[in-house]
Amino acid sequence: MPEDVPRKRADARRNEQTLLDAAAAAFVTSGVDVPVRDIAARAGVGVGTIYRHFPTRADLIVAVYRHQVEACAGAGPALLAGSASPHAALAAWIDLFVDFLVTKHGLAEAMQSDDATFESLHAYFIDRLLPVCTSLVAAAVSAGEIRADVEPFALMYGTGNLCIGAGRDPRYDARRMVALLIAGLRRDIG
Amino acid sequence: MPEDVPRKRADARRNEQTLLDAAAAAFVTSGVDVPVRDIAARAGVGVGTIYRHFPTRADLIVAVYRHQVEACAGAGPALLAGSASPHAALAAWIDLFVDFLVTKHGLAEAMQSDDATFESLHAYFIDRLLPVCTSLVAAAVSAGEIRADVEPFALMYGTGNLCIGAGRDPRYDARRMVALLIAGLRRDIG
DNA sequence: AAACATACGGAACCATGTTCCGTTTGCCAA
DNA sequence: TTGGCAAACGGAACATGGTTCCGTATGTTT
Repeated sequence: MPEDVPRKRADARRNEQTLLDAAAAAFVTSGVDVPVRDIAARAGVGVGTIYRHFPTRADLIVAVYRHQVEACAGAGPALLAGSASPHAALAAWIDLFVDFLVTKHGLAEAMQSDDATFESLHAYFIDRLLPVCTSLVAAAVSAGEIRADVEPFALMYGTGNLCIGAGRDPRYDARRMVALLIAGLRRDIG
Repeated sequence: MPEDVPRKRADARRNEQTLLDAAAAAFVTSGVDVPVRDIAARAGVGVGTIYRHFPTRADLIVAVYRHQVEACAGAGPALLAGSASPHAALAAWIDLFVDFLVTKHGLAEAMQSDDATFESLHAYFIDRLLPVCTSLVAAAVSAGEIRADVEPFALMYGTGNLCIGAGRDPRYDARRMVALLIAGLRRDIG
């Protein structure tokens, strides 16, 4: 199975890790839309090296956050199994997703950008998280807790949207708004 | 009262109108983030002329949509007077706001952008519409229809956010999501 | 250690917003 | 009517940031 993997050069492997670290640090201090040149400078490499390892900015972002996205995806079934109700599990899972988004400055914005560069970022999140969200929603619908006419995709998209600008104005609390949206899903509402 | 208004030159007045028309047309076909050069070309003027009349892009956007924003602001009291309940008036007004945003491609995005250029755009919308929203919310709260712990600002901000990307994916219906958010405001909900 | 492919650095290129200034033009006064 | 001047214009030039490209350097393999 581990076929003819040509095995990358040592310096290439080293640089990839260096870049991931530099990017992660840069994202924390300047948001995910930090200039590519800044990341290169921080890593001590040329910009060409970044593009060789990560053809698009989205690839770099995905690589940096992959672990956390996987963790979020993995938490879905666990929450469903351990929660009092499917609706509670859904709420808890969305909470996880929101926490992730609001702590990565600019990530929600990038994910919803219509810039073609970020399409694969959006695609990755949807690929990985939409199935989880779908199963949670399905469970809550089966339990009769929420209305049946909600696209899980729309729920995720809307949640992502609500996280945009979180922390920019103290009057806006993204978590709160998402909670209201989830509340609006309940079946007993007009 | 109409004091020492120095009265602009005829060509300047003409160009301002030409620019407004050209910008409006360009916004329709290419969204509000159409390149400045495109607008200039369409109007048959140089880019310098745009900047002289509208120092920032936000000024141009505001000028183009001023009428509609004023109309939306004006509709608030009218709806409150003519609706069955304050909650219905609030819902109808938000609907108006949403309709406005989703039909102006890129406007919702621009309004929530953290780009300093758009700060005055954001400020104008808030200045003009937040008071209206606040009075509608206050009326609904007084009537006991919605929970009292909602910042009108957050409601507007969240609504604007939910309009981002409207029409980009058929699975996402911004109007629907906003309706869910409004539903979530109702007082009888956990 | 020679040869080759891989990977690197960063200059160069493109797109876009913004500024600046030499030129043109409307307006008013003589 | 015309001379002069401030207002307004056009678009080249500049700043910024993403992306490409290629000559050079460096692992790796024989």
